[in-house]
Amino acid sequence: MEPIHKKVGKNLQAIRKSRALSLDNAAELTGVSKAMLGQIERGDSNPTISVLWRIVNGLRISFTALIDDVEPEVTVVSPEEVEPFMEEEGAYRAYPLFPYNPRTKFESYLVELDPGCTHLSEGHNDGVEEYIFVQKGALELTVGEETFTAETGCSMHFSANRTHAYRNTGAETARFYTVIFYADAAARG
Amino acid sequence: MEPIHKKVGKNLQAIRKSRALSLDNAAELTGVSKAMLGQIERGDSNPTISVLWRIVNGLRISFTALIDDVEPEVTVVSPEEVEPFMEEEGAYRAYPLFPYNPRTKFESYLVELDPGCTHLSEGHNDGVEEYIFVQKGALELTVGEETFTAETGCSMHFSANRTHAYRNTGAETARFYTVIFYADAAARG
DNA sequence: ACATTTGGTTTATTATATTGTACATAAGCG
DNA sequence: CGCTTATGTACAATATAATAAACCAAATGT
Repeated sequence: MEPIHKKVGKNLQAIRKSRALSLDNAAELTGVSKAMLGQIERGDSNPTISVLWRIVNGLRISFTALIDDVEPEVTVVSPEEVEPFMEEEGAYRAYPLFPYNPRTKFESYLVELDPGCTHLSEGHNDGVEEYIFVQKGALELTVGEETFTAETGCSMHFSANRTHAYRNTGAETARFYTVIFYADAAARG
Repeated sequence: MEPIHKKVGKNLQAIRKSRALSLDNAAELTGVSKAMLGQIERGDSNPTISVLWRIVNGLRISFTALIDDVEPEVTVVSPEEVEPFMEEEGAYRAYPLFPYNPRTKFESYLVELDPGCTHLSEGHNDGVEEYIFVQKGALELTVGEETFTAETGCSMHFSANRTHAYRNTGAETARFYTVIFYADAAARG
């Protein structure tokens, strides 16, 4: 397990070289001395948050680009592989499609809600956002004191830190995809 | 515009207090001295990446929890609001649902592909991942030299840094949601 | 009421982050 | 090939990060 400051150094050097920038160029772009950038890349020094901030802003990268690892692949999930979680006596069925991924920080489900069914969700922690893509049916979303409607083809996005409820207001089973984003591990609980 | 080390300090203090932790407790959890945590929270000192690492690991939070801002709301997007991008002479139609969000780092579309249509996508930059939720139809995905099939109800996830193509192998229009995650701004281009 | 603990801040010390400058080597050009 | 420029590293000086210990006020326990 590599110390974080060495990983940062490697990532920084990889990014700089992928852009064919010299240390001089990078120093100009970032306002961090050439000598310091060299030390960081060699893992010889442990930069402060302010220096890193100047680097990410100067190079226009994200902070995570400096601290993350990598990994690829194609994954296919077919319906038969997935067992739903059921609530509301089976009238609410959530099929997990992709589990939480620390890299992207979200997980996804296909949800089915029978006619007239309401599913209540206690507010998640702060930093949780939900995206809803209504595939079929008529849905009513209540967040706090407010109510929103969405039908086939509609999409919704909201911060999920308050109690919210989904309700099927139509005559047929409603079906929607939900992508849940967690800003951090604490948000996920 | 607040210096990053002061923002980090405020975020750290907010998180610590939300968990009813004293500086002593936090020092134990993180292995960073109580005095240093206090300095960081007051914005009196500029922590190095290694100290931040110990903090995020000790408190089990993400780096972004320390550097990000906040914001809420519910957004509903209905089909009439969305104009599709068209390619392949109209046989490929991409309806943008939610634009790229710097916070979650992804954007989402509803894509329609007419029967027999193939849509080629040049590889995105490294750090781009795609999630596909097939709403309807028979889809064939080719990534590099490999081919994968997915039909109604299937989902797919892959790293999108190589040339990839979608093809509708069925008799009806295929329809799928796609969530595109970008690890950083450079990945997005 | 008094003693002890808790929680955050201050102080003094040591280690190291950060810079400007010098240096050695490689690359580019005529 | 020789000369100039570019590039990354080393060095020395200065500022500051990070700690252990001490301090002080408030909270808690007996």
